[in-house]
Amino acid sequence: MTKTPDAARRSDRSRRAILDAALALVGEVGYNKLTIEAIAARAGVGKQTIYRWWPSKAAVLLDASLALAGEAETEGQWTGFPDTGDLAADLKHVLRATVDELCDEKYEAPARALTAAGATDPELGARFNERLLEPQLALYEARLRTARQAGQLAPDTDLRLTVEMLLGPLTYRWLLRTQPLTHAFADALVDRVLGGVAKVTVP
Amino acid sequence: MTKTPDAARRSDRSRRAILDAALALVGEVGYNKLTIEAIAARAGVGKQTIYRWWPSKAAVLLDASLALAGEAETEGQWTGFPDTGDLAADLKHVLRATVDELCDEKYEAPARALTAAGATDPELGARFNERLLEPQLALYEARLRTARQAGQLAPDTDLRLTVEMLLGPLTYRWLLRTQPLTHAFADALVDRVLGGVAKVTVP
Amino acid sequence: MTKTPDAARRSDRSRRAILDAALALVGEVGYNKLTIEAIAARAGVGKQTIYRWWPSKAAVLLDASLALAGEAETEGQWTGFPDTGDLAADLKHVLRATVDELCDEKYEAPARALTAAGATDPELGARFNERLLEPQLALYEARLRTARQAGQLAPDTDLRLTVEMLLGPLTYRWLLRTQPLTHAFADALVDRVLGGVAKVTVP
Amino acid sequence: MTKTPDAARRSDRSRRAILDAALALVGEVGYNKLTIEAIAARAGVGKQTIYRWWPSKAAVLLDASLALAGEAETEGQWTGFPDTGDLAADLKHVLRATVDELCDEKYEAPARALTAAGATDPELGARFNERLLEPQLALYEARLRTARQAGQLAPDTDLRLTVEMLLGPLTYRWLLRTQPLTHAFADALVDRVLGGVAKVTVP
DNA sequence: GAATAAGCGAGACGGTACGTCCGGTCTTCAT
DNA sequence: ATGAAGACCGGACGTACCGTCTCGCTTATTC
Repeated sequence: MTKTPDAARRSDRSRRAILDAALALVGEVGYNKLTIEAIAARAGVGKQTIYRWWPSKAAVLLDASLALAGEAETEGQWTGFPDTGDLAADLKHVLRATVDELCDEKYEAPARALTAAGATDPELGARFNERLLEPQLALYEARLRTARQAGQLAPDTDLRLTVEMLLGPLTYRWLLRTQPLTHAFADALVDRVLGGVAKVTVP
Repeated sequence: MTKTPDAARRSDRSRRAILDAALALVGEVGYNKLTIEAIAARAGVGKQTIYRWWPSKAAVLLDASLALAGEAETEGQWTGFPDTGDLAADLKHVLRATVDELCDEKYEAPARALTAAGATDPELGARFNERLLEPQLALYEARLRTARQAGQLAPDTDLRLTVEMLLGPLTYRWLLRTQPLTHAFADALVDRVLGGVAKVTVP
Repeated sequence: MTKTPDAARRSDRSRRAILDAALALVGEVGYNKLTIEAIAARAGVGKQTIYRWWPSKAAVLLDASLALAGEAETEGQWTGFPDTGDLAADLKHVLRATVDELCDEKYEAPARALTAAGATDPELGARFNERLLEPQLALYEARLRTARQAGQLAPDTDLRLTVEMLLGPLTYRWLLRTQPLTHAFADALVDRVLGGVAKVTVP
Repeated sequence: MTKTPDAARRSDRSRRAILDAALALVGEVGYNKLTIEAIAARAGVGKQTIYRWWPSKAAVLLDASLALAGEAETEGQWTGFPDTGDLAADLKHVLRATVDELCDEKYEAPARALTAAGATDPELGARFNERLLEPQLALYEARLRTARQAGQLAPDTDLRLTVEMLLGPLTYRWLLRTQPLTHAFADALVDRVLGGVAKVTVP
């Protein structure tokens, strides 16, 4: 039987302090040099208080990122995917915003850290997908579904594939730093995804 | 002045043993539990011999992967990008091969490890790009250039963008494990990249 | 400000295990081949637990010797310097016992190690003197003072010099191994110290 | 079969450089932090050149001290034990000189180092005695023998014991630093050794 | 006089131990 | 009776040296 601490008695003050410290430290020293001890010290918390509630530093960071995402939403930065009827414009709008976010130093370090950690640790990756990634993908998919219903996309369009054609190249550039990540890139990407690159349409 | 060891007197036997041990161990225990000490022990080598020639375990793994890639080439698995004249077929062929490689357990662990480490460590990432990624991308770009010259692509096609539209989604699925990575996915991806997803062509 | 660990929370079990292991190992492998790692391993203790409480292996050995001396006393081997009224006999008794102790393999290795280390490291030497040597010398001095008060020694006798005339040659033979260390030597030494060696008394 | 290098081909320049470097370094960093590598570097010599001719750093230091003692002699500091007919005066003269030498920082570090190392390592100790200590003791013994023949000492005087009664306390103070080492101490020691400390002569 | 072999400076190598840092567990004390 | 504080065992870190082992390069005989 695993000890399951009583969540009701949990100190919210400590919880917040830990998440804040984790975010701050991952930005300062990077994921690899991020240590539980440093988080505990910065948060003014005993190590055990971290180990009691999280299994690893990655898990702490995941929760911290969720909290960060929650805050961003609460601040009303965007309450859903835009739908002006113009699919290309809407996608460009969102992809530009994503570019901005990925380049915002506040988000960059934890996002890179989590993505990298998830790539290596399947279990963490699964939770990362479930909690952070999929909700985002679902928004794209919903918008595309509307477009498909509106006849802007072929009826047999693979929505999932389309979403990944948009986010894949973006993530690729961001993660691997092969080229600078710009609004122009986001625009061109949307255009080529919707229109294709071939001169003669492939069936 | 930094101590620069004399590369002429380097033991090639040790170098190989270290790279082999690193590849074997990263497959067995994963990147996070991979230790320099274990590599040294497995290779029958003093730790200092590793530290003398590489700055980090990531760097060892990069060299190991380069050696692995070198071997693969020498074994004549493919001496260049196919060019049958049928662009879609050629791309599908290569992307299917890439899918197979990414799923081959021999390559998977070090590839994930390097990609993740490079995402977090900019300097390592730069070398990873330069030595492993860019040469691969260049092959795609060359094939696409041929196609563009043959009139199969618009004259103003952004070749780089196109390459990333092919490899981005593939890498995305592989790294984040959002969906299974299959030949069918590779085929559909090539079709949609070339043809676009929109019903009506965007200008 | 140096980190001062909380002595109140110190594990006495670990402390004892470390001292025991140090004594055992110094006897087995000698001082030069004695390592902190081996002590930690033998004691079933983390290395940090040694480094937390002692600055060097010599300091560990000093504490171990103090503990050993404490045990010897507790076992009632001698609760003070004998005083039968016969100074020469008393000194011979104690010096013979000292000879026996210096030749007892249980004490020899740590005693040699500490003496040698103290000779080289002034700070350690000072603590060695203060904690182990001086208390012993004080006993001799007290007995000699009694003798002086009883008129067996000249009123202006330098007690300290006398003590060192007794222990100096003994220690010299023991440490430098110039000659075998025997009871006969101890007896002759006492006689010559008390009586002098010259045929005609020097004023 | 052990490799016996050809002594005829030995480089005297290297030999001297090594001994000088050893003496200099033992004074600077102490015996424990003295390393073969540092000696080699300081002497501008390959490590193998040291290992070829000496089995350990202690052996190097022993040779270095012998060379130092040889130089001192050559410089004519004393070509034998004085014999003015006044035994006490002669002994005081030599013991005072010994005190001065033991306090001379040029000799102190290597002398302490060798004595301490010899105390711990019996084989080294034996060679230390044979090559450095015994020749010195023999000089004392010779002078005392002359005195005994002259009737200044009892015919049955144990010369060896007497020598050790002189050098033992001196060495004791020097090595253990129990008290300052002064000319006055040397004088008092000679007086008490010759005359004894007891008020009434012990037979 | 050339050939050959030794000592030599240099330093890479397989190792061992160093002293430090941190992971994860367990205990103590204060609130 | 929770949580901060931190001691504990363990294990990897990156460094310093150990003693051995090639390397070329002087020297210095020996044929």
